[in-house]
Amino acid sequence: MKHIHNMNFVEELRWRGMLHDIMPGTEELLNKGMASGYIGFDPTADSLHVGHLTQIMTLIHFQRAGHKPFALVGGATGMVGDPSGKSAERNLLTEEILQHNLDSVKKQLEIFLDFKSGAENSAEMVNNYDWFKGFDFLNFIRDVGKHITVNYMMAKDSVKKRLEGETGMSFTEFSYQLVQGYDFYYLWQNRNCTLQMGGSDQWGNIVTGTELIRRKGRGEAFALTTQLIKKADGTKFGKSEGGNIWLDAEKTSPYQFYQFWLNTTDEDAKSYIKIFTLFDQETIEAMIVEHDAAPHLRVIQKALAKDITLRVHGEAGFLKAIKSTEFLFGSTGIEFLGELTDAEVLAIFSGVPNFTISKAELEAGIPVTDLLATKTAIFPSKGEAKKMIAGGGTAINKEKVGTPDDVYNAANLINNKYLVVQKGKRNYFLIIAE
RNA sequence: GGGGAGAUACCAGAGCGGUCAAAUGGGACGGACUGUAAAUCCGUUGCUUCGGCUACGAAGGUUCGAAUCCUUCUCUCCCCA
Repeated sequence: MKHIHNMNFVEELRWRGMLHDIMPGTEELLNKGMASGYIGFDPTADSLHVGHLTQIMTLIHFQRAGHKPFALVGGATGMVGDPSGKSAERNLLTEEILQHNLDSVKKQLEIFLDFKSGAENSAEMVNNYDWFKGFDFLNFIRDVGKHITVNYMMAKDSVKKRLEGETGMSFTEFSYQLVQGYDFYYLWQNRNCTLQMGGSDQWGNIVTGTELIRRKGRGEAFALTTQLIKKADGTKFGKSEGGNIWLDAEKTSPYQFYQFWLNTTDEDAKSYIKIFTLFDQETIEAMIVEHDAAPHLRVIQKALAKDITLRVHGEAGFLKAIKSTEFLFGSTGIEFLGELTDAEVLAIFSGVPNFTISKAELEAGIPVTDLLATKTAIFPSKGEAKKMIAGGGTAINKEKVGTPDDVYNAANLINNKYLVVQKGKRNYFLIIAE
């Protein structure tokens, strides 16, 4: 089986602005031919979120460059808790939750990488619990702990910060880097895996691995980290009003997912299109020129949102997202809903949070604040609803709600069934009266 | 073990007997402008049946009245040993 060796992995990351740090010798290793590398994913939740996409894209590039990617799901490391970037001790997950998370994460990774083609460089999934479950404590500290000094471990940023901070750090978390380091050692020894990649916050952990390989295995292994994605204004990437943007359609609907990317600022979009899509350099440069000429068309945002939504949610998910977007933000008037069948309406609003209320109650008339805060959970409290209405931030059926005392009744229903609520400009809700 | 300082809304941080649902800044949310952008400006930021109600680490107490004073407890930080 030949590998598609038409591109240089490191160069690829470099021009895309993804590369953060790379150990000397790594490029030479990769240029010699097919190499194996891995990235670890922590099963802290039962879905990956957009923050994980950088790592996923890194593995995709790695595979496209003809190398063999391993995705390690941390069944064992997940039980310990990575202190990197954490200011306080992490809560440990129970084994059942962990197992559930692992299964979910595995399924999602299969969307992105080629695991089954049978090619020499097809991806593989490994779970470090497999090699840790039979490894008892005494043997671990004898065989692994012996090779790394505490001085070395304490010098790591992730450890140093916690030692200086107020909360302290348990022995469990302190051991984390050694556990992760052993993963690398194990994969190096058993799967000929010579490169570990990860976010820039993982550098310390990765290097503990290469160190362990050097000392215990008298071998050589390499490290490469990618930029932590931040927004241009310095705030955290991957959160929206509601919280994390998940890859799981149950947690973040394809519509919401698409909207997240579509709402990217110009500045961020230009860097994200390089990181989160596979368009080549020429295509992206052309897009940027086009965008700068007519920024209001948001060419980049649209391409970005489409590409990622397609990859994550497939054609069907993308079409749904587009349909909803066009209806909600396009020029179509709200009356258009009246021309649709129930099934069509539900399809358009499938990604929009919806609530059901009793039609009988509505016929008697319901004050807006009750409608939005009590009968539905669009607002957390009536006071909140009142304020928002007074501030002019609420609309029903695309008409601003005048005062908090307004009363809505069955006559306001569209199709004798629906109310379309907007909180702010961008947040839509559907109320169904039954 | 001894001595000192502190705990206030999402965070930081003022207030030190009534005028405190609590200054100010940040964050968050909303409005205007625009392009579902950025920047800027403006507004909101405990709940309410709009009478009130619950809130300033916890529990008691003093007082007509407490975030503010007293007692005990819990926790945090600093200094000395």
